[in-house]
Amino acid sequence: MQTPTERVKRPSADATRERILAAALDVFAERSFDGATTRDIAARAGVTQPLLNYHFSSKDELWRAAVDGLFDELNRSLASRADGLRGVDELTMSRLLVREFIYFSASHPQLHRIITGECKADGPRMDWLVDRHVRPLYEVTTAMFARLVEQGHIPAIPPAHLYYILTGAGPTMFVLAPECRRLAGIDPFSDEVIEAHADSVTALLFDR
Amino acid sequence: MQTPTERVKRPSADATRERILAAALDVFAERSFDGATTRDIAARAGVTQPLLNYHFSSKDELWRAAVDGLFDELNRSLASRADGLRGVDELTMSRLLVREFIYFSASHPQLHRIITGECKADGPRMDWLVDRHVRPLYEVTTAMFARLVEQGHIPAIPPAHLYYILTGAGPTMFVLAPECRRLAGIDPFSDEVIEAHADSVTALLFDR
DNA sequence: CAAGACCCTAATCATTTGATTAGATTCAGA
DNA sequence: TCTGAATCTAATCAAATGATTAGGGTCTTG
Repeated sequence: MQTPTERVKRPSADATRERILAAALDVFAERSFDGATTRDIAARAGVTQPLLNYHFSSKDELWRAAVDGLFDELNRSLASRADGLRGVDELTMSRLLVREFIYFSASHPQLHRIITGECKADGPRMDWLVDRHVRPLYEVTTAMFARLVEQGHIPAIPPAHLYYILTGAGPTMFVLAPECRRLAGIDPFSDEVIEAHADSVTALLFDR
Repeated sequence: MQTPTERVKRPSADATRERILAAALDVFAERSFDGATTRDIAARAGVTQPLLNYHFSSKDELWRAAVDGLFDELNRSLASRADGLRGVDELTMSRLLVREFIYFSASHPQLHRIITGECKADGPRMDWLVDRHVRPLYEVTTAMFARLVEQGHIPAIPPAHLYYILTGAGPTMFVLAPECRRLAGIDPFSDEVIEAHADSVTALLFDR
C-alpha cells in the first residue's frame, strides 16, 4: 500500500518535464532570468505555456530545477573522471580534471552563462546558487590548487585567484562563441578548437 | 548666424543626459538588456521615465549610447597608457597593457558583463557591438600576442586562444564579485586584491 | 467498466513594460 | 519684458508577461 499523499506519475509526464527542463536551461542561459519568457520556454519544449505552471509551481522553481539538473551533470562528469583516475599522481589528476572541466564548459556553455547572469543581478537566486552548488566546487578546487602550489607544481598564486583564472579562461571562449565565430572565424565547439583550448589553458597553468 | 536645424542645447540637458547614461550602463550591466527596465534606469538617474525617450529615441538607442561611452573610456585608458610607454620594449609594454586592462576590468566590470550578456542573446546588438567596438580591440590584441609568441616571450598558444584566456581570466573575478565575496571572503575591488590579480594573470602569461 | 486522479489546453486576469501625448516650466535672445 | 524653443513631468496606451481558472481528454485501478 502507498501513502495517501503519494502521486502516481505517468511516464509521459516525466518525459515532458525533461523537455521543459532542457528548454528552460537553454532559454535561461541565453536571456537570463528576467529576459526569459515562459512562453518562449514552452514553445521550445513544444507545449503550452500554462503547462509550466502545472509541472513547476512558478518560473522561479522551474529555474531552480533546471539549474539543479545542470550541476548534477557537472558533478557526475567530474566525479566519474576522478573515479577512473584513482591512484594517479596528483599533478596528472589535476591536469585531467581541468581538461574535463573545459570539455564540460564546451558541451554545456549554459553553466557559466547562468552563473554570470545571476551573479550580476546579485539577488536571492545567486545566494541559492552559491550556497547549494558553487561553494562545494570552490572548496575542492581551491584545496587542489593549494596542494599543487605547495608541491611547487604551479606558480605561487593564491588559490582564490587561480579559481577565477580557471573559471574565466576555461569557459569564456565558449560563452562568447558567437563573438568568437565572427572575430576569429573559428567554431569554438569543433573538436579541434576544444582540444586546442584545453591544451592552451593546461599549458599556461601547469607547464613551466 | 546658425543653420535652421541646429538645436541650442542647455548645459542642464547635457548633465542629465550623462546621469541617464551612467545609470543605464549600471542597469544594463546588472540585468542585461531585456531585464533592464527604463523605469529602473530613470529612478537611478533621478528623473522620470518618459525623459529617457526625450533624450534618446528608444531603449535600444540608449543602450548604444551607454556602450559607446564605456568603450570610449576603455580605448582612452589603453591609448594613454601606451602613449606614456613609447620606446619601451614590447614585452614590458605588453605586460603593462595587460595590467591596464585588468585595472579597467576592475573599475568597470560593466564591460565584460555587457559583452557576455549580449553575446548570449546573439542578436543584432551583438553584431553592432562586435563590428563597432570589439573587433578593433581583438585585432590589436591578437597581433600583440602573435609577436610575443614569435619572439618566444610567451608559450606557443594560438593568439585567438590567448585572447579568450585573457578576456576570461582578467575580468571574471570582478564580474563574479558578489560570488567571490561570499566564497573567498575577500573584496575583489580592494586595491590589494586587484594588484594580486594583475600579478597572478601576468605571471601566468609572461613568467616562464 | 466506471470512477477518479493525472496530464494537458484554451481563455483570461492583473501587472509590468516601452512608448506616446499633452501640457507645465525654464531659459535664451530679441 | 516677451516670445518661443528647450527641458521635463503627469497621465495614459497597447503589448507582453507570469499566473490562474475551468474544463477536456487519458490512463490507472478497484
